[in-house]
Amino acid sequence: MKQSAKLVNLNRNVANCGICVRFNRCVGYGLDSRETNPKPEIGGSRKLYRRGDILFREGDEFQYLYAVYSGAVKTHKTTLHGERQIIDFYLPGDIVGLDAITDEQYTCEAEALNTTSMCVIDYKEFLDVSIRHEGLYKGFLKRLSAQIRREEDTVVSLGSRDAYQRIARLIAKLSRYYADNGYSATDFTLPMSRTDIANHLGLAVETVSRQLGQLREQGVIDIRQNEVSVLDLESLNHIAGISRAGPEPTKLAERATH
Amino acid sequence: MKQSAKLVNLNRNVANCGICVRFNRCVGYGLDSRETNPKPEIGGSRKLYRRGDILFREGDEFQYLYAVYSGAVKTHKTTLHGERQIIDFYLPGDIVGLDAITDEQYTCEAEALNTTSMCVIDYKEFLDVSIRHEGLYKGFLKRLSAQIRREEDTVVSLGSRDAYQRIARLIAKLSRYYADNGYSATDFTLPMSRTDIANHLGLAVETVSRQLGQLREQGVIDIRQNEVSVLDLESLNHIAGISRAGPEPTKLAERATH
DNA sequence: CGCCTACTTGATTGTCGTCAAGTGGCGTGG
DNA sequence: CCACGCCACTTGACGACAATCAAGTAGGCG
Repeated sequence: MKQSAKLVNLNRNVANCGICVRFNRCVGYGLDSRETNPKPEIGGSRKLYRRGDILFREGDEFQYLYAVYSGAVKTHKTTLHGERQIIDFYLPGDIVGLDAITDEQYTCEAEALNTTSMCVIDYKEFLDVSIRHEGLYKGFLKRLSAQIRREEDTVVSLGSRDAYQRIARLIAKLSRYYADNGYSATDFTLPMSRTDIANHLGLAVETVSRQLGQLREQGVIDIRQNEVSVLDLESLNHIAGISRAGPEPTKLAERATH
Repeated sequence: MKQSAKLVNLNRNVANCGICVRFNRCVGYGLDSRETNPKPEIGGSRKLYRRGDILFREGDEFQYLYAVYSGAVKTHKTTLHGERQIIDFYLPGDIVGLDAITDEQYTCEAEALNTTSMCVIDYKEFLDVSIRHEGLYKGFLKRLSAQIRREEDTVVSLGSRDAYQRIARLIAKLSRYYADNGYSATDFTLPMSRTDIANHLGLAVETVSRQLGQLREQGVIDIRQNEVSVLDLESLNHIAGISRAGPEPTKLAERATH
């Protein structure tokens, strides 16, 4: 587990969020281009993390928001029994650390899943700017609200006791994310390991493996290593319970009889 | 299931949040009294709901935030398979509807668990006021952040596969809430039914009943109907994994051998 | 008093976790 | 270039814990 202190020496440069192509999906969430005039001057520094690098730890004092520019991040909490629970996975456009605003303390540990480029934003500076930009303020509220919505969806996922459904839902969410961000909804790379998925969904690794196999056997997806191909998006969404379309209920029944 | 439209006729009066005793734990979350000068003029109307009354439904257009003044509320989502998942329970001081800000649409259904007094706050009006009150703005951001934190804790709860632990955690959280709000940490009323608990935690009602029985047998709590007495708060917190104190591991082992 | 709902308790089934062995990709080093 | 070892993942056998099915109890309310 590498120390984040070492990272200061990695390529560090100043980013101006106002001119960033991702602005409207990042700190300027929900704003259209008109609302961004005059351009807010949010200065973030860009940092590069490698697989396993820690952004911050539980108990660290809150200072920065971390916007994922490329790559992926996971956050997890540790119970006093020493068990870890992965809370969420963050992909480009997502902001890590919003949960630390409330008491100015990180209560998760954030770790890069692979080579990841992050925009590090000083929260106090951002706050000052946002006060002078009504649009930015409103957008930031929406971003926070969206994060609540995300966690709620996670709660729904974990609420269903069917492992098959949980896995399907995760894949479906990823597909949805990629589609929304201009990538292929059907072909993408799983940024996290089976172990991470298992932990996040409250399942054993073996179960994850088996259920992914099940999805493959059913012709819903193809998966080799971490490369996913969604062969039947409607079925996938149907199994996940997040779309009206899908196979006949009989298909689910067949699976059950096995 | 009663219609919320009927409720307009119930005692409706105007509340001035600025002078409300709960202000600093509600819309003025995280502010101390100095910061509330000049007092913000947030006009909420007070409404009374009865058990089973619906505040809003999935898909309704977002307009109001609902601050619980007394009583309790649950929110739930419905999957396309028709299964319901209870997302969260809201107690006095909590605000319902923060997740609807992002796209101005409610995606949960909110329902009163018992006789509940709510402050209904027009979001757009609140937004206007908050822009002119820096403290209010910052406090509101903290409130949103705190809600994210809450949902994260729920994710942790649902992540553990042990039913015993999930139940313990719920009770412990309630105890914590009551303690933080000036009530007894050891004697309180469960505002929700066993069925609701089961649904929220992803368990069967019977399991909830048995695990509560288990907690009783272990001498951790006493519970008759919905009246809870925490007999051993340290053990409870230990089982829940949210405190350092607790019984020796042997006590857990004993339970396991049974 | 009797019905209804919420909850409890018991017996059985089934899903998923655990234990165990095996496969395959990948980087290292000879 | 290949051998090796490591790690992530897969697959199989078995067992445990919670779901389900079923019956029974206890309040709450007409």
